[in-house]
Amino acid sequence: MAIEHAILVSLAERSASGYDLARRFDASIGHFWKASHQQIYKVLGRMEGDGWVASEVVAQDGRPDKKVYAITLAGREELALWTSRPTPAEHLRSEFAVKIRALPFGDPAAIVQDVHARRSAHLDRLAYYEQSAAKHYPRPDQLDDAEIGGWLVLRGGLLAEQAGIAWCDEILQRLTASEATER
Amino acid sequence: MAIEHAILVSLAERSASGYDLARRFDASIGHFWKASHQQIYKVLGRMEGDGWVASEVVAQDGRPDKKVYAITLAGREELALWTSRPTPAEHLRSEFAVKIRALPFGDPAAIVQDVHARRSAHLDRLAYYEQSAAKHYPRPDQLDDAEIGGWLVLRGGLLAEQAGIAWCDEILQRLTASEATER
DNA sequence: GATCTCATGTAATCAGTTACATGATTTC
DNA sequence: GAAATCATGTAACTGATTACATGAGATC
Repeated sequence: MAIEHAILVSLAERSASGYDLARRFDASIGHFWKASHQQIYKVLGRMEGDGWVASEVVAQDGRPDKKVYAITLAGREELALWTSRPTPAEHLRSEFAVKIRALPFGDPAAIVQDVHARRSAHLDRLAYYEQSAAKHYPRPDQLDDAEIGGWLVLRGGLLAEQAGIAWCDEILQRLTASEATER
Repeated sequence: MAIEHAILVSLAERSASGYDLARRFDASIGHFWKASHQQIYKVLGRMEGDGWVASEVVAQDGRPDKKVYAITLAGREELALWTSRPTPAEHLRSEFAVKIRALPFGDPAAIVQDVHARRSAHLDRLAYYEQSAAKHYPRPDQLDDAEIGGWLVLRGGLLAEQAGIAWCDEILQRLTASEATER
């Protein structure tokens, strides 16, 4: 895919302007697919040309006009078709992992700092996911069909952050242990 | 960064030809940073221009000549400098997550198949990491400085795969449970 | 008066993928 | 005879990032 299907999903959930989408890609859906507003506007134009979305200019008072995009029938068909195609294997690409591997050739103190920073970023996102879950899915054992996708993605994010924290802890344990021994 | 530092790390561990590097980026280091041979050759040329690596043509019998690249002093300095700079925040980009969120708008049966495929890919990589760990680090409690980076990265891969499997299991539990209820 | 939010874009550049290209040797 | 391995590249294209651009109204 690319960003197109992420936009289709977001618009299927609720119509939005490019600006609204940019904010969504900064928060919720953006936790697993980032996109800048420039990219979003460009792709929306292309998608409208393909007939996947349709726009309507909405006037507002005290604010600039906005172009609200809605998914079309053709867009829904494309989205359904896309879900029916197998997802190509995705491999992680982690600069952090490369840096950990570079430990014997680098600056251990700086790397330890980096691990701390990463750990706290994981903690922040974990807290965000937990709050999000509590707010949007107070009864996870009674989800309806429309909610299940969002809930499961949140769960995935949660598990990933927890694993990330566990990894940071292992790294710090190793690195600070060897430090203590050296002295 | 980009791929440059991954190549520097790999060459710091051991000098190699572009072809060798391409194979490494297909296996070990490639589990957290993928690169094609075309890309590697292109970047190696640029890096040689920058003085980070130096090449030497080695003749072989019964095989084509190869250009063996070694990291230079300037390359080691750049590598050390890079480790001392903070790693920019990296956000996951997961087509799979987008697809899970698309559940209410897509083909649940196809998505379930996809989850199964992903789960088995996770299992394969987990097995690979476990074998790798047993082979290269039989005594994880007695690692020397040169080994610590590789070991910790393996641990990260392991934890990530385990989390991935746990996520797939949760998804499958949800989706096959609701399927059973529907009938 | 300065900064933030709302709102939408264009242009240039860079990183990465896909397609194309070649050629010898070894294995099935 | 066909396919796989070893070995190195160029060219075209696509996807994504960064820089640049504008302008009104709201808040501090």
